[in-house]
Amino acid sequence: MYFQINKNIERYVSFNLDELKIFNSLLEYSVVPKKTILLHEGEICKFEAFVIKGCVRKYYIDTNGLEVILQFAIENAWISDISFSIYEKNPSRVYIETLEDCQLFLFNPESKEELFSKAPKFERAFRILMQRSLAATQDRLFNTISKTATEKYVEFLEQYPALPQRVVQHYIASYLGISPEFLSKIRKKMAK
Amino acid sequence: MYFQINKNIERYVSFNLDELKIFNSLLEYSVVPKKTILLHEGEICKFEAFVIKGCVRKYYIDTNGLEVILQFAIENAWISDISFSIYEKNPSRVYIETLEDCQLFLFNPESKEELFSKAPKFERAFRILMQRSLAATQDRLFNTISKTATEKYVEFLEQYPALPQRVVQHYIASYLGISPEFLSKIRKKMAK
DNA sequence: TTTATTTCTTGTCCTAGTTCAATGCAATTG
DNA sequence: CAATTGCATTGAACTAGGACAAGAAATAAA
Repeated sequence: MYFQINKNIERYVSFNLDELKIFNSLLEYSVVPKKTILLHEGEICKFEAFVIKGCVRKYYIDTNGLEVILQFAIENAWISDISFSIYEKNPSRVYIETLEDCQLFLFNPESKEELFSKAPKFERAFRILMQRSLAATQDRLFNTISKTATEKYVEFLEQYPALPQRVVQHYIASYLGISPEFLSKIRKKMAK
Repeated sequence: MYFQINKNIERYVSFNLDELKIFNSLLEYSVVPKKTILLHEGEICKFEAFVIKGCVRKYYIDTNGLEVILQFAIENAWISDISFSIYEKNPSRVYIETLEDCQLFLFNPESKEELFSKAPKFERAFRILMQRSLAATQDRLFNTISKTATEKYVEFLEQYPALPQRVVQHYIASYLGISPEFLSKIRKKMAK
């Protein structure tokens, strides 16, 4: 049960069995049906979620009432609104919602503090996780500014080859920052 | 000399005098003339820079050879390509360049490790700094996707009211992800 | 299996923003 | 101070992508 998350956390820092045991004891296992909103706009995000099985999206609603998807998280990915919420205690501007029935590990700030005090090496692992998420966001900004809609879609397919079979198409358009109609037209053109 | 950086690092975590002394002893003070490239694409970024005085930009060159500015840093801001370079030892895709004569503190990864081992509380402060930079990047992504060019420019003016007097206008266009001509037209319309 | 609901596609028209000159202006440089 | 270079402005023509509407397909519900 803990195999996936331990493998994930050990990607950049190694831990011994005792350390992993502490880590695992602080995780909350949770089964969540699809279309459950884990975080509403205006709430304070009190968790970081690791996806064991399923698919989750993070999105905000823009000034025109349009949903914009910031992140998809599938198996072995972390998702949270850490940047705004956790340490600064600001209400979040985003929603986090399951798209499929999910098995998750939830990790809350108190547990995180406890982990860091009992096994400080985890500070480093979580700092690296955050750096990776910063890198991913910067990369996405890069693409959003510099690439055409078609290029963005092609890159998306490379990065998430399994997602088109798992989520509806207009969510992908929303992630890419283009209209669903235009994505449809891109696909038509690419099919040739 | 250390007043500004100490005030900055204490924004979210407080330190005693001994801790600050250790921190300050590990910083490298550096005076850099304008138009100096501190980091080239392809290099590994071996510093985090804190701006005491001056103005710095971080940018990449897109596939059409066009410069896109990711960040401006003025007094009391940090700038680095931490996300890609420092811990993962990947070559950077960005350039970091001074736009004015600058006074900087440079902080390198070895010093950072030393700091963390001598005064572990700094781990937390730097984790929060990184979260803030993640939040800022996410915010920028948000704006880039959801706002019109005019809205982006107005927000930019609110966030960096002093910058238009300090950097050439097409750099601002490059930051906003629009063409310099269009920014000029926006300004004309706004002047009315 | 029939109905209802959601999603995807396609076409037409429209607009925000780009590209490409051309011109004037400010700022360096010799 | 003249000359060169870089920068901002303006206009005209163009294009990527959006908005709207209507139909077709697929999914879910009953």
